[in-house]
Amino acid sequence: MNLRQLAEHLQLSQTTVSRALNGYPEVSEATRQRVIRTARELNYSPNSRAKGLATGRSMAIGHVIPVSDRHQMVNPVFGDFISGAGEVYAASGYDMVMSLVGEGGEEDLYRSIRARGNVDGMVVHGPRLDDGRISLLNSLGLPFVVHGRASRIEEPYAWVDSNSERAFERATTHLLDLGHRRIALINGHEDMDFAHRRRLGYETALAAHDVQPEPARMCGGEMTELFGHEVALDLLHGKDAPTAFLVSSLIAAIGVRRAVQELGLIPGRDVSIVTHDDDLSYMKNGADVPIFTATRSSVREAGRHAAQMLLSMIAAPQAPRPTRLMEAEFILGASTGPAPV
Amino acid sequence: MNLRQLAEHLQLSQTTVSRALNGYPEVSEATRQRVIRTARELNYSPNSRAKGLATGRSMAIGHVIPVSDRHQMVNPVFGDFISGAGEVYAASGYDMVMSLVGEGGEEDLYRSIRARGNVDGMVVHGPRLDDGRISLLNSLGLPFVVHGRASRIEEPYAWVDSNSERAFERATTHLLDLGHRRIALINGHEDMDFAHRRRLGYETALAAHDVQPEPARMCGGEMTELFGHEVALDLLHGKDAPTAFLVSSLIAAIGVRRAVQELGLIPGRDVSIVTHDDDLSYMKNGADVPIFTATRSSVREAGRHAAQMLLSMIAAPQAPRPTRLMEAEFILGASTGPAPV
DNA sequence: CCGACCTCCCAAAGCGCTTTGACGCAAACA
DNA sequence: TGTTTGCGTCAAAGCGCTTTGGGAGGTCGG
Repeated sequence: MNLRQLAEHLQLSQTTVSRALNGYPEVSEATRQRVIRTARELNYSPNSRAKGLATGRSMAIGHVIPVSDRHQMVNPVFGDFISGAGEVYAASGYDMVMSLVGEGGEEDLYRSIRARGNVDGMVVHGPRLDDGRISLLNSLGLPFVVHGRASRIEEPYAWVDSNSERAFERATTHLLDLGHRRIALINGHEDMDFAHRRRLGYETALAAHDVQPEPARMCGGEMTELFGHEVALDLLHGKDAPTAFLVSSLIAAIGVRRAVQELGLIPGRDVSIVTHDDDLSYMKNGADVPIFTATRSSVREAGRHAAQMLLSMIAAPQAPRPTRLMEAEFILGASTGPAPV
Repeated sequence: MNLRQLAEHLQLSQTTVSRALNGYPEVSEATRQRVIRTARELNYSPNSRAKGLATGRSMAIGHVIPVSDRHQMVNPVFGDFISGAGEVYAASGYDMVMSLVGEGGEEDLYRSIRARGNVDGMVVHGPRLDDGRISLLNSLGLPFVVHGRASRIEEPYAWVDSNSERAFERATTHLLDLGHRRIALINGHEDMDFAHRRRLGYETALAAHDVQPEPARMCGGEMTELFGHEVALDLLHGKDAPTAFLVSSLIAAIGVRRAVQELGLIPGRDVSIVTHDDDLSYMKNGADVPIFTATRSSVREAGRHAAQMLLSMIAAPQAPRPTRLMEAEFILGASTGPAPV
């Protein structure tokens, strides 16, 4: 069933049918209703390729997901992010198109997406400190929103981020106030911008308490349960073992907890753990009583914001690039306590 | 840069350029090379909407993701599944388009996707026991592959699934062999087909050992950490507390472990835990020594298979519907031991 | 030397939609 | 009665590509 057939069926021209369905004023209300009703009955939806070709818009948003070659892994926050974004897209009639790309292939992929014209805008995931994608995308002239920021990029771009620096400064201060001095930082890869910012927040808080940051107690890696476990075990076995851990993801924090428990220690008493919590739907940080003391910022919410910003940029391309900084909540849970004496 | 401009630039007709780029034999090798080189230099990629309109194919695969209204959650295995599938799509030049849909809206969404024609095939996620989507999609005549199966559906359809029944039968048998008789089953929602099959496997093994299945020890729900924790705590507090847990997801199993430990019990000694393990990239079941005794089946692998099957169906629409049953490995880990006496 | 046959290329139609410019017709006005 | 106005509708062009049905020019065999 296409427009021509529908028009024939209705004894109208294609123009009129098209106008009726798209809400143009040149068609009488009676005709419009008749058209809409018949279209629904015959289960007509305009072919989106043809529509896109005619309008020059594709009604789709692209998400490029970097897949690390090392671990072949998709960031676990990703599902929640797109669930937030997808909600907004669905409400506005946009599709979401996803491309995976290994390290290195990104530049070509962006160019090709741009040239093929199959999206009206993009969301950039996992920005690094000095991320070349931003100026590339700016030069391509395709609207985009970055989930996160790239610290060393000066040119304007739209982003949604949570205030990592502030969150980790507060979390560290909390541990310092509890008397902890040997605080380990288990962070994402240091070239990821969020990890960099979190470390800055951590160091700021240490400096404010005249505590010297100790490189041996700071590490970065893929935020898996295994990584948290392995690193925590190493540190706890070493000399001057930390009395507290600051962890960048709930999943890694679970690994840390496992390590702590394996050594017969009790989290919140012998060793304190604070984690960042992305508020993932399948991995909530407890119900009424939080499991971990945490800095919480919903990644689903970030997805919603990113999508809304992108759609508004598409609607008004000349407007200045929107940005949005989300503050994380600080949640007191059962995994922290005074430093053991 | 479009085809016409490229052709003008090359002093050739659009036809020749198109043929050169698409590998048709009617064009000399010299011309072809010249065209390809120039196209690359000028960064030309054919507009995919126009190409799709002309060829009648969209070079995209649709994934419809059901979002439960209750928990607003996207299944955590999803990221790994699409990472496997996306790999295959990328290698074949397909895009992946994703739509979220709340409960109830599915039928309309499928019809609309079909009518708009913006995908060449679909992957169906999260099949239920008697899933109406299958006959709907069959009637729509759009190639599709189901990730999982629908037990009560007789008509033919393509699917990829892991052998849940067999896996859970083996897992239960293992626990029975260790002397456990009060084995709790913490499963997905009972209307999900995989949960149903897993229960059957569990019951089969119990029956073979003349153990009466106890409804109070079987429950279904969203496979979150919290759910595992809550249910396990309840059961352990009740009378005739189970000595072993069989859990449908590693994430829920982590909740079970937390509950066990909260009560001062030791997993693998006081209480045994076996879990199904989807081999998620960010949540591996230990490195050399598995954390949990588990039935393991890679969901990323399933994604790869599903994508390959779908592409082959698109290439040869008349061929019979392929199916693929993956056997789960049984992994012996540290979370199981003889039943306490 | 001529017709047959390749080789290499082209013009134009068509995919299904939107959108421009125009036109028929009734009502309103002079 | 003739002219204007505005409403409702239409025919046709165009979006960027593929593909059909040739056609010019060179090569080859007889």
